[in-house]
Amino acid sequence: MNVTVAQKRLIEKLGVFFEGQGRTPAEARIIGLLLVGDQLELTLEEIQQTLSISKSAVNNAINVLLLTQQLEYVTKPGDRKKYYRSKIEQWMSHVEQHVEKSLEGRTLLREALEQRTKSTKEFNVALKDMIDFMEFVQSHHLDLFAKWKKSKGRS
Amino acid sequence: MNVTVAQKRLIEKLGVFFEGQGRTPAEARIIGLLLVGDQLELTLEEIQQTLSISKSAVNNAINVLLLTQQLEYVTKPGDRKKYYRSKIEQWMSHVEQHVEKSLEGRTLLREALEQRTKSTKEFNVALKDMIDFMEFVQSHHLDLFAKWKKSKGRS
DNA sequence: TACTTAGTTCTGCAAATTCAGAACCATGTA
DNA sequence: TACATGGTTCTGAATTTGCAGAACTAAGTA
Repeated sequence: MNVTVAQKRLIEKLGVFFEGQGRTPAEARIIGLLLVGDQLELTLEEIQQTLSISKSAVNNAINVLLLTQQLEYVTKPGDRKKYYRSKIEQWMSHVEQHVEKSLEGRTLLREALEQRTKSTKEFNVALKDMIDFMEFVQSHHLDLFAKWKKSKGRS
Repeated sequence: MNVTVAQKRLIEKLGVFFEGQGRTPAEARIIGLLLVGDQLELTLEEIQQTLSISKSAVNNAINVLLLTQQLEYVTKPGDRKKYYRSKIEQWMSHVEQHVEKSLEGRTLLREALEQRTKSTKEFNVALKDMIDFMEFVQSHHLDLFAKWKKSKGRS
């Protein structure tokens, strides 16, 4: 498997970004490689050699990414190797999930609001506002998602 | 500064959540304390004693949270102490930022798409779809934010 | 049977993170 | 001046994370 210098650079940039999203360096670079590389399907060994990561690290990362539905693999008849590829069609729902996750603390905040002393009125109102806002955004997200699917279906 | 057992429990739960959002344990618990506790304004010493965290850890955490606009402090005449409080009014824009951040990879993905071999048509279309979706969500976010501010202004 | 190959699991290390404790600074007070 | 207080900075220790390397398993092959 060959990647150009430019591709390597971009893989690293994507790597840093995905690390920021909570993935390990190895996971992040594997995602990057499968997004950038010319070949869509790569074996464990190819990934290992292209990225210079140990076999075990690649294996662990791959299995995490399989569990989280970011990768899938295909097989070929009479070939024991697995060919891993980015499950890119699923990424839309991933974006959704990720956005939703950034709003999931809502429930805890509501708990906090309920448990709070009632004597700090101004603060409690501000807190409630924040919770309402998160709810508002979340509810409109469902709409957005639906709208998108519709507009995609039409085009 | 006194907190009930129930409050302590909730602070820990919020702590775990905020850790998941990328904050350190100390930062996370300070945020929690200032959201849950009956007193809105606490000194470094009070925070330190209530949470059983060292002075230096509290100090570092506070300063990070001040920089990131999640805390502010007020002072009182003839009193050198700083009274820290949750800057809760700013949290709405924080939520916004957080959601936006989860979509900021869009630019990198576009770069990837442009740099990709053109021969993997299906994949490239799927990638473009994803980027378009992220753009779609992002653009509607501005609307959402505006709408919210308007509806809040009216009520 | 022994050998090969693809993938998995285990062990331990190296780096990074986070914090405690102590030393320290800055400002006010006796 | 010495002392007290609020806050800061530094150093090292304890955890945690992430991974390399080696041992291992499973399944096919000579």
